[in-house]
Amino acid sequence: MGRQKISALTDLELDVMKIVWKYRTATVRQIVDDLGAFRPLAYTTVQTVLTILTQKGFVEHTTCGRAYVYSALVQSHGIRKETVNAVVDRLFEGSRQSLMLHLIDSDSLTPDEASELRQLLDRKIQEAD
Amino acid sequence: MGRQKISALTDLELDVMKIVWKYRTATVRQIVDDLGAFRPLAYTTVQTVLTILTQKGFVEHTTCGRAYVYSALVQSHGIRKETVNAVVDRLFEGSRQSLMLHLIDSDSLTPDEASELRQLLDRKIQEAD
DNA sequence: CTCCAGCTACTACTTTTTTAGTTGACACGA
DNA sequence: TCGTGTCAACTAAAAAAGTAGTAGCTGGAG
Repeated sequence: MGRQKISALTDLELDVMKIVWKYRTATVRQIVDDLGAFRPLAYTTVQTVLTILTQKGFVEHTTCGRAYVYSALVQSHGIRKETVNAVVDRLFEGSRQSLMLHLIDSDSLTPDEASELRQLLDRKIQEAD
Repeated sequence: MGRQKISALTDLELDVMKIVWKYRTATVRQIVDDLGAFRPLAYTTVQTVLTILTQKGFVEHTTCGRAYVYSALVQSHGIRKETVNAVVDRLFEGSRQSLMLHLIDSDSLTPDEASELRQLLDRKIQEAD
């Protein structure tokens, strides 16, 4: 097996996948429009990205009239998991704990958020019984 | 501001940076040797990467004899922070909480880890007083 | 003083990513 | 039936990432 990249999807690929996830199925036109001002791209550019995503096995398509209707073959949860695992492996010595600690230590975690998290955690621990 | 990539460093760049961080200062030779069997690369390949890392402002070098001695201009903590922020922004709708939840929900969290985590959170909450 | 081992600088080539134009099919309205 | 607009396919091309070769300089061993 080769190197593991931090992200399975490139930046643009992710933007496109997000829209496919959002609508569950989407045509090229729909995706171009939805990227809109946020990331204005030529129709053919999006088309190319979708072809690549198909080759990589992230999406598939059916036909509706002349247009292709794309749907995801991987869900966002799976990508999240893979990405977080890669970050943990490559930047936190494989320790999930270490990443947690990083998040807890970061200045931006408010006390409120901390106690909310504690509650979630408690619930999770109870569930484990 | 342009797109924000998931990682500021490419895969190979990160491998090299890790070694620079490990030794605090390192020559090309040292890095090539340390990559060793794990990632065997030509001397000149590592050299090229270091040149790029210099251009990007991640390392600098002084001279010792004929050889360059590289040292880091960014610390691993900074890269961790940037990377985690990018992951949170792009995959967890900007919610640190959401990533935490993902980590807590992941099957691989053992009860031990959970209670350890609880202690960490408690400490954080107490510190806030 | 000469020569070599080892180092940097420069060049180069491949693959991937990002971006878009051109072409040809074809459906639909006039 | 004929043109027009829309779509997929193919082609293109620049920029980044990954990998390595060659040339040329130089400090130190002999």
